[in-house]
Formats: sequence, C-alpha cells, structure tokens
Amino acid sequence: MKFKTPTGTSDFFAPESKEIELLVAGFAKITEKLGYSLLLTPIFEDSELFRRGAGETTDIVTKEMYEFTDRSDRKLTLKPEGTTSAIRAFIEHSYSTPFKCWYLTPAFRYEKPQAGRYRQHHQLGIELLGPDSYFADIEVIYILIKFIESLGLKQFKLLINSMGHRDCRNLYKQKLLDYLTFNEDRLCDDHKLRYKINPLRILDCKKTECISVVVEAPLLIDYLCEDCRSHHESVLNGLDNLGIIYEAAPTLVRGFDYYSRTTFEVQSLALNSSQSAIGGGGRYDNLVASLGGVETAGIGFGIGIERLLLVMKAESIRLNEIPSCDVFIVNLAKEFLPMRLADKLLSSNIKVSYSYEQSSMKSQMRQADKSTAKIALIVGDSELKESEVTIKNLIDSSQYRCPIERVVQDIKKLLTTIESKH
RNA sequence: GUGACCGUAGCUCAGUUGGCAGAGCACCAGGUUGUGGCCCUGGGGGUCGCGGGUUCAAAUCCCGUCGGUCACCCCA
Repeated sequence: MKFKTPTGTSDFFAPESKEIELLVAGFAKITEKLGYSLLLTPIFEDSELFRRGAGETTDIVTKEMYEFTDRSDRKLTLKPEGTTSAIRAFIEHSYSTPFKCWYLTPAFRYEKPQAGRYRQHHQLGIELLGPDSYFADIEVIYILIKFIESLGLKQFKLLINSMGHRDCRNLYKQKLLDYLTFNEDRLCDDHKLRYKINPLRILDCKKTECISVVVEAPLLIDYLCEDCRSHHESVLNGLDNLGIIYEAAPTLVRGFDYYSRTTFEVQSLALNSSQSAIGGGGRYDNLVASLGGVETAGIGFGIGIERLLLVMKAESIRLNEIPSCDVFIVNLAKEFLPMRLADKLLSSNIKVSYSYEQSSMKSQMRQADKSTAKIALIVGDSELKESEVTIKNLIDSSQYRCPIERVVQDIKKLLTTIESKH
C-alpha cells in the first residue's frame, strides 16, 4: 500500500515552500509595520461557530464543511476560513479595540479540486476590529494592494462594492426578489429553483440567461441609506487619494453572509483558469454581536496562498532564492574534525555542507559540485599529519594547504574575493 | 455533487494490427596513487494505478473501481 496525500491536498517542497516562506515573511512585515500582530487560532472549532459565522445558507456551510465528532461527542469542524475563528478569539478573551491581527492558517473545504482550488489551502489575512470609520476600510484595502504590489504582480484588478448595512440589504433583497419573481422564467435552470434561498447569488451567475436578467436588475448601490452611501463614497475617495485603482463592481457578492457595507476582491488577469480571485474581504459590522460579543464593527480580508503561487507563476515572478552553499567539506579521514570545522564556519555565518558517507574523493567532489559550493575544504590523512587542510577554489580550481587554525579566516577571505569577481 | 480527458521508472514521456518492459533526464559506481563540472563505460530502479473479464498470450481489447487534471456549481 502506497500512501499519498488525500484528495485535494498537497505537499510543498522547495523551491515552492521557500516561496511560501518569503510570502509570509513579506506579509508579516507589511502588516506589523501598521500595528497588526500574529494571531494563531486552533485548526478546528465548534461546528456551530461556523454555521453562525459564515451563515447557514452558504455553500461552505451546507456542503463543504469538514465536520467530525471527537471522542467526547463534540461536533467539531476544520476551519473553512480564517475570519470566524479570529472573531471567536477576540470575543472569548475580551480584547479591547482597536484589535488588529494578521493570520496564516490552513483552510478546509470539501470541494472537488481543480486549478487553484483545493480541499486544504492556506490563507493569509488580517482583521481590524473596532473602528467603523471609512479610514479602517481604506487601510485594509491599502494593505491588500500594497502586499500584492510588493510581490511584483501587475496584472490584477481591485473590485469594490457596498452591500449596505442590514436594513439597506434587506430592502434591496426584497426588491431584487420581486424583480426575479417577475422574471423567473428567464433565469437559468439552476436558479429557477434556488433564487428564493439567496437571491443575491444570482448576481454572480455566469449563465447567459441569468446575466441577461441581472443586467436590468435593480442595483444594491441604489438602495443604500444615506449613511452607507456616504461611507462608500468616502472609501472610494480615500482610495483615489492614495492612488489605488479600483473598479466599481455593483454585482460583486461574496460567499459569506456576514458582510455588510464594503466588500472587495482582487482578481488576477493573468490566469486562464476560472479561479481568478486571489484575495477578498469586506466589512462585517454585525458578526461580533451575532457570535455573542458586544456590538463591534470589523473589516478584514483573506488571501489564498496557493492562488498567489499560481498567479506569480503566470506572471513569471520568482521570489525564491536558490538555496546556496559556500563551503563543502570533503572528509577523507576518520575524524570528527570536519564537524568541528563546520561548527566554526557556521558560527561565522558561512553556509556549509558535507558528505554523510565516507565515500571516495571523486564521489565527494561530485557532491561538492552539486551543492553549489564555491569552496571545497578537503580533510585527508596527509593534511592531518601536518595539522593542515586543503582549501580548493571550485570556481578556478586553484588549491592550497592551510593550517587548521587559519581555516575560518582564510575561507572568509577567499569567499570575499570570489564574491567580488561576480 | 455533475461532466470531459488522462494514469507505463524519481521526472518527462515512447511502446505499431495483442507477442521478451523502453528512451531521455535524474540517481549510483568506475574511467590507475587523494580532486568536481564536460566526456566515456557500467549499474540500480517497474504490481504498466487497482480488480475482474476476453485470449495460447493483455501496458495494449472490454467492464468496474480508485486516483489525477480541467470545467460546471461555488470560492481563496
């Protein structure tokens, strides 16, 4: 029996893993400069939390949850997204506002995998809890865009919309429902049956039948109350001010029920596949209260790491540095000296590799070559008799004997000369 | 959940009308004392995804199943 990763999951080796490491480091750097700090939450939570957080009618809850019962009959679910857990943690520990966190988390959804869509994926995100002012919206979107730009990505667009607060949305939902009921026979087959459950979903439908209905449908933006409208306009003005380019997307509806007012999404233009959303988020001013906390406004976003990797590949962007090596120690003597030398070199910040086998010199030199080392440090019996080692420059093949006590300083010097020639 | 295409060495893939399981790359070892790359020689590595069927004979044909990829739905 050969084991393999479960469907829709994968292993990440270098250089991809290195790329992820650098992505995360870059994200931490940007968010932490603005006062966000890392929040780690459990990989699973009470199932009920996600039902109430993401929303009972969402696909994520109705058909994609990785739900299980533990040995004490607790109903638990592997996180399908990051926000709900963060809010639970905020409420549980009664944190004061403004509360600003960033997170890195795996997310699990029982879906059929395809390009850019997996059963386990990884998300980077932030949450900003407390302020309901448009400054918060602007900051959060700013961070998202700055991060994506910092990776060197160019072919993307920012879509932005306002869902209004609960009353605006309910008013609009009713208007939309009326309109859809009137036009029911023109909808695609799927939505003929389902539009009543969550009419907003229709706005996202890609079937030509639905699109033709949506084109003439009432727009949420026209049903915003005065407060929501001015909030939305201020957000857009702020983005204009910061030179952030966006596209108004009146039909942008995102997959969670908790969003209110601002919603946004970054889509890649570099991908052929249909999964083009690399990150998205929005404001959720009712979420904290609906999960049992005191009424607290909030806004955040999530970015899919796997999608980012896909998009960077499509735009031919590489963050990874090829792991290099400075010195390869060729050990021909039955001695621990090579490891002591490695220890000294490492202490001087020099990257070291060596063979784990007492194989032939030819073999060890081949390994040295593959290791990308610039210098081979040869420790053999004839050298040891005179308390010396051989230092070989692998770039120009020159070599000389060096007393053991001088090894570190000689190698440092040689590395600098080699560096300067490149 | 629905549909299409694909499963042969670690990787990329050949394999003809059914007739001995292959190549390139990668890996390992040798090419005269203890010296890498290039080159030469050799070597290891396979349940042809799995199970059944047809046949003297199946990687090849048929059925089933699992896995992968892509699309729909939906999302990061």
